[in-house]
Amino acid sequence: MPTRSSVSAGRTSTRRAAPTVDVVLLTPQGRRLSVLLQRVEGAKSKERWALPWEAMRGDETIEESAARIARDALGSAPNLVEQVAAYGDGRRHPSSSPLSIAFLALVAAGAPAPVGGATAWFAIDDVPPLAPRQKSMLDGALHAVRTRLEHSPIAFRLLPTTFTLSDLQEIYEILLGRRLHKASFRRALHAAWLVEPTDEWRSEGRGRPAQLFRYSPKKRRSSRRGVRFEGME
Amino acid sequence: MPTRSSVSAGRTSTRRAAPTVDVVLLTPQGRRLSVLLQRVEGAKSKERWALPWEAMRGDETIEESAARIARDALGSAPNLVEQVAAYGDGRRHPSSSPLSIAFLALVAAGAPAPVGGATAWFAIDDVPPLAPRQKSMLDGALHAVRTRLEHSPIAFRLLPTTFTLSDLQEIYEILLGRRLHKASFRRALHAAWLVEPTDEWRSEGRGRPAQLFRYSPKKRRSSRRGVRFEGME
DNA sequence: TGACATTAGTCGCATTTGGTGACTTATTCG
DNA sequence: CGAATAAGTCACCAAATGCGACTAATGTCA
Repeated sequence: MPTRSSVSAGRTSTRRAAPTVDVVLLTPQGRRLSVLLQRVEGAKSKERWALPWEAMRGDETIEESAARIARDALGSAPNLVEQVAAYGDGRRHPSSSPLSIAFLALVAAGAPAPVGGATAWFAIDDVPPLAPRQKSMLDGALHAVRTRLEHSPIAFRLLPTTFTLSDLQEIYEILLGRRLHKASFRRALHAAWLVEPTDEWRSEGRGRPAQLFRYSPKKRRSSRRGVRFEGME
Repeated sequence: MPTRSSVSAGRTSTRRAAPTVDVVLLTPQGRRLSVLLQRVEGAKSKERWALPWEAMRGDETIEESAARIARDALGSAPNLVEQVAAYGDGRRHPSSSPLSIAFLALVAAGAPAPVGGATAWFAIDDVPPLAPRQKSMLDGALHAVRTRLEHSPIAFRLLPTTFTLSDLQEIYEILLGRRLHKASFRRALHAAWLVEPTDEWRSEGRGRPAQLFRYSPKKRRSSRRGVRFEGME
């Protein structure tokens, strides 16, 4: 059997397009999530919109590329950038590259309006047709947000350093795409020791003023659970 | 601002090594998980072992590449192959490529002994030093197994079509790396309607014979839960 | 044969977690 | 003042979970 080095030395000279880095930029708009798309000019294809993407470069890590692509498309830096996955099935992509790495970027509400007519926000359940590979990336990014929300404090990245619990709950509702019960949300939140009250209160006009909190995760509660079998088909 | 096509048309002629596809092959051995490594010959570097990998090809999807690389390293097809993530930070890799896609492959217990001296199984908490990027991939693959176990029936892929509930629990314990309580495990399993009893029983020598079950997921129980805040730092 | 070891499988209870409606509190508006 | 509005809390019930102890069926060995 060949040794490792002979098996994998393959630096074949196949000239192929470099992988692309594609970014799914998401922001809360109204009470829904929206995704940033760019208009594709030129080609006669039916798809007129695409996720921001760019061919991979040699002088950056892919995370740096993703952050830069997001910043360029948006005009300012997003609040969070995380990898979703690599997409290298045969599906079609605006590029000729066989491989794309999808990133997820979250932007706080009230993001600056997209620059010019080449860029626009689309509500998540009303996106125009995309190249199949980019459609997969969008679906994957949404799925990633919703599952990571449970184990990672990404929701807090969409809020200022101090915020009300209603603000926080609203972010969760938008990211999850469903309503949550107020009392249950707060009970779980306090049990997790993730937030700490400040001595400030915010009055939004009508209604009782809300106390401001800050993200301040305490201690570690490694809960050593049993197994769960959820939604397996 | 430049339009989409002018922004991303970049098909720069930078000649760079193709991305690699790396496979983390895992199998239950004894009561632990082991990972398959290949001996690296030649170079004077201190790392003598590596995950199986190969440069990406133009004639396959990355999933196909991963399955083939796993099959070549193992001598037979693994029971499951799934993507973990792309690794494109600057860390060192046996190749000169800046980008690697990591895959996870699971192999049923009793896998054929690795072929020759170039390949060996290592208990996962006793792996030799690896290139930093491959070490990250191994960690990522283990984390992926443990989190996907909850939402995906990957454990069943490591068992024959009929199996005892003790067999199944043992697989879960090995993959999770911790013991589970028998009664709780069975209660949760039955509540999820994932298995169906057959009319066969297996006697392992001593002890009461065990009923054989088959994987047969029924219905869907979309449980509409609230939020959970788990293990956020 | 009968005590014992071994493994499978179940039960019941205490505790925790989670869903939910209704309640109290504090504020603005008219 | 009273209605409207939003924040924050409570109490109750249901479901899920942890866990020890029990029963059941088999082989082993004196």
